[in-house]
Amino acid sequence: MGATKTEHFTNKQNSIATITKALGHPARIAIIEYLVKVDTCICGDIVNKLPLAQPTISQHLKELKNAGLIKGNIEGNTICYCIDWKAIEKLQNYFASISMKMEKKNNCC
Amino acid sequence: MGATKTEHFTNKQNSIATITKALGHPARIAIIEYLVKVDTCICGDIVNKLPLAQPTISQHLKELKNAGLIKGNIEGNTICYCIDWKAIEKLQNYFASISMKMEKKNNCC
DNA sequence: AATGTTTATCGTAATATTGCAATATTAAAT
DNA sequence: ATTTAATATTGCAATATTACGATAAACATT
Repeated sequence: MGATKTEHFTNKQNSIATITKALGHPARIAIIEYLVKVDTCICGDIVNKLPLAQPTISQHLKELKNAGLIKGNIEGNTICYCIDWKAIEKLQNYFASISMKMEKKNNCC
Repeated sequence: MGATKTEHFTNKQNSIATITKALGHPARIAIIEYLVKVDTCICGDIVNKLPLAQPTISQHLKELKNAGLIKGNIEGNTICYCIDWKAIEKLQNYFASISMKMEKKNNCC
């Protein structure tokens, strides 16, 4: 096997899993943190900041983009990446709603 | 390769990535949602609720446990799993701090 | 003690991910 | 038109993940 059985789960479950999966790698967390840190949307010096080869970074950026976590703007020669806050908000709302649901319940462990 | 280069990233980055990675599968999201939903900590009927074989569920539970997202209590024959809220809180705080940092910045995309 | 129930582990096949060298693509600068 | 710079894509090797049948382990029930 090896393939996730997405068809057995709800769209929302798959959608949250897609976002968290994209964040499930330290390099991609580091990219997100870098994009948060820099004031303007700087593009390819992510490659200089991270200890990974350029094709590897490019691939991680692609995955973040596919998951909707970042947006990319072509600016002449370079590409300006920045965080897409809708995805972050979606996650925040999701975890907040989970936490709220739990406050009314007993915790047995 | 295929092996993540964790040694190049900070402990915090690796720690967040470990949690998000564990959440990066719809079955594990479904397990978390089920544990949130049931009032008391019901154990192995997770297997009955999800469309996956028992060994597969057991494996997913192990991963959630390793990532610190759930706790398991042995109760005689059965095992009582429930959410470990420390991990969820950690994520919430992380995303909240990221969001706050961004409010002071320009968004160029 | 023998049987059933619940959960974990082992082994393994199918597939996905990670990482990078080599190369391609695109646009700017000369 | 060439060259340079920035980014993407391709191809591939190493490793990890996903899923499940078979089996084991632990306990409860009879």
